[in-house]
Amino acid sequence: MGRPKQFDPETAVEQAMQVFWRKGYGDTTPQDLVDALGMGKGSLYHAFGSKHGLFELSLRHYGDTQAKALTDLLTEGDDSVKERLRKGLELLVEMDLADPDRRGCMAVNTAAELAVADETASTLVRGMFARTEGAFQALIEEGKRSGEIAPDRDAATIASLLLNTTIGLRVTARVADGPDGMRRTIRAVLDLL
Amino acid sequence: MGRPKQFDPETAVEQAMQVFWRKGYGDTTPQDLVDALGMGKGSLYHAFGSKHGLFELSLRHYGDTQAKALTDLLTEGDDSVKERLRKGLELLVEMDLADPDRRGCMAVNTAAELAVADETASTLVRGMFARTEGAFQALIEEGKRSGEIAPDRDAATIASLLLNTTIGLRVTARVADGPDGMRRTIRAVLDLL
DNA sequence: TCAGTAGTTTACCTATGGGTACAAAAAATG
DNA sequence: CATTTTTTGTACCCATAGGTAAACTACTGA
Repeated sequence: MGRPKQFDPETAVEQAMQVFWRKGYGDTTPQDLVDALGMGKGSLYHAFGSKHGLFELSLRHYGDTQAKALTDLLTEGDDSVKERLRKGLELLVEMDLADPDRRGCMAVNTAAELAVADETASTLVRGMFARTEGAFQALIEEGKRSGEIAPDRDAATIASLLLNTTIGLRVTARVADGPDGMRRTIRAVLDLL
Repeated sequence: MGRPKQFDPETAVEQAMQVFWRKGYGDTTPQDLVDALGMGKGSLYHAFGSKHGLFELSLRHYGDTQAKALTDLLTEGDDSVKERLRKGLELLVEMDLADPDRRGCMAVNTAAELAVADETASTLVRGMFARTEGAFQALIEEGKRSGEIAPDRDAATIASLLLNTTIGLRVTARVADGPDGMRRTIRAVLDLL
């Protein structure tokens, strides 16, 4: 009933996510969103309520797509655990550095930009971090089962190290002037497993 | 000659730094600065030229004070190298979590907020990261000399791991709901040395 | 003491941020 | 069709961002 929307809500959120990812929350203006989504401002506010509401949807969407991409990357393929880990981290770094906008990770950027000032955003970010950490932990456990990783290592501890490493790499990707430092970081952490 | 300033420029920059650190660049308004520095807006712009100019001074000041504090922490005391490292990282986490504003690290936050969009800021951040990495490297080398760390380990590689770990911790400190995860991260990285 | 110099105050300015209000338009229902 | 429901476009709104202009004030050296 009623007039049907002229835009696809999922597409719109995806487009909004791209803008927020590139510019951050504070630096994104209603005009930026209007331009990116190709709809009138009235329409936009009617559909999404507020800039913050749309940001929240965008951040959720980011978690559902990008964060998932990492966990998929770690899970699929028949390489060994360490090899998947190495490939996953290196691909991440390559992608981050190849991006001309150097957007890094939207969850990390959101943590740095909003944090305490935006409890909703923080909660979403914590959730994404936890999910990634869980994926790392599962991977380490798989490595222990396959005998690739010593059985006395604590998977949760290693997972927190890997999550932290990833976060660090994605911040670094925003300002690094080359891949060398980050490659060394990856090597360092993998050597220690 | 001319009328003497009614404010101490260093104090003013310190106060501006506090504001930028807490709120980030984009979310800091001229009014915030006027309130914090206790001077008129005209005066402020006369003295510092622009918001961005004052930010640059603030970021430099941050590097000269806070970043230095970390390297001092790692250098002083007669604990063993690993012990200084452990104490240093744990103190960092404690301080970050004890801060009600959860400001984390201004350099890290700046990387996440501005990055490519602000070449000046990025350069300053890179410099601070490099300085911290250098301090870690010196520490590792000291550990190798004292026999505490195996001589076949590459100090630069370990230093990049430690820098990256620190960056990750300081992002996490912005959103973490407790110290547990971060403590595990520290344990994980130290166990591996 | 008075010219020159630098800092301060107050007033002002334009553009934009982040919306809201309202009417017109386009469907679904009966 | 007429009605109802939803979407859309246009117009409008106020506060603030980020700064500038001009007058005023306090010092210095000659």
